[in-house]
Amino acid sequence: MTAQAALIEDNPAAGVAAPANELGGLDAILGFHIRLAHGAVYRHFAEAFADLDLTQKQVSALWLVSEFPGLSQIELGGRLRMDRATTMTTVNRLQARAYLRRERSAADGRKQALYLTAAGSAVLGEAKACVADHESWLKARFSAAEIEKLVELLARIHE
Amino acid sequence: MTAQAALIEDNPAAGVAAPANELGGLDAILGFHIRLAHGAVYRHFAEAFADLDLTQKQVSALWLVSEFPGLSQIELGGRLRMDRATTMTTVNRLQARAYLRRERSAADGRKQALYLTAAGSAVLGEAKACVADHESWLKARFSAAEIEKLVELLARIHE
DNA sequence: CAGAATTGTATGCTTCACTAACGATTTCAC
DNA sequence: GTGAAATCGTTAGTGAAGCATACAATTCTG
Repeated sequence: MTAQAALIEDNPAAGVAAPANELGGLDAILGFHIRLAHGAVYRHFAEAFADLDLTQKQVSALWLVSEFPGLSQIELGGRLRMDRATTMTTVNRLQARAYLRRERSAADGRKQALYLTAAGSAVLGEAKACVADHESWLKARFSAAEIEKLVELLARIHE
Repeated sequence: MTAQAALIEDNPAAGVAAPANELGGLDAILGFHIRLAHGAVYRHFAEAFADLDLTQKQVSALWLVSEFPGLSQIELGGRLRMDRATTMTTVNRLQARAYLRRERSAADGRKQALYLTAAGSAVLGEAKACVADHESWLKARFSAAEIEKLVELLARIHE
């Protein structure tokens, strides 16, 4: 074993001059930063919603159905970028907890129109307060202009 | 059912003036945009790596071990923001495919020093070419200055 | 040296995302 | 109109991720 290898093994970040940081060349990969940022946000969200026991996806679904009552599953999935199968399991879970109800669409018999229940409305109200806290935590590190810019850049990716 | 409700059911995006876009108030949530952007990147990555059958996490792990040979699992997990259990399963998978090998650290008997195998080096070489393509797809929508800014902003979230 | 901390390991649970198939319904083409 | 194609919901199965918990081995601390 070389002296450098021993150094690396003891403290991998030390003794290596070329990669300036502990991530090496990975630090230059934009996709990697998106991945890490998402993970950090995901974890904080999960923590913030431990009491309500809701995931990002579930809150998004409730929120969207609240703003667009009668939304079909396929529409919901499309806007949240989920396929039909994933949308199903999300709606199933929310329906099982009586936050959401399905209703066969009168206009199109293939579709299920989605509506919030009273319990769903109530929990969404609490959830929005938690989202506001979560967003405050997230946005605390940025100026208003930076937030606007960040949202605009991110939107270019997922649009 | 009101006339507006019928309209909504037929075409949920139409007939609703208040929310300017199809996401309603969700569009103002930064965390939501991070989530969608990550999803889009994740999907494109999976598609780009279908042949190599590698995930983001696996490529990141190979990459990091390549730059820091002898890295311990705990160090690998720490830099990739994974807990020990998750790191285990990732390393297990890569070891099962003979891309990675474990070696008990001489300096610290608790640690497993990680090294790439020849096969691991070879596949990482191919992977890096795919990553370059994937990054090109991702970065095509931004200027160089925007990319730099975006990375900096994202780093503030996960640091 | 004894107890505390660290690291790896094993097990189990949950969520997420996707594919493939099938039935019901609607829409399109002729 | 009628038959074919497309759309939507549903179910089942697969795999990756992430987390908590518990336990063993090793190292560190006092």
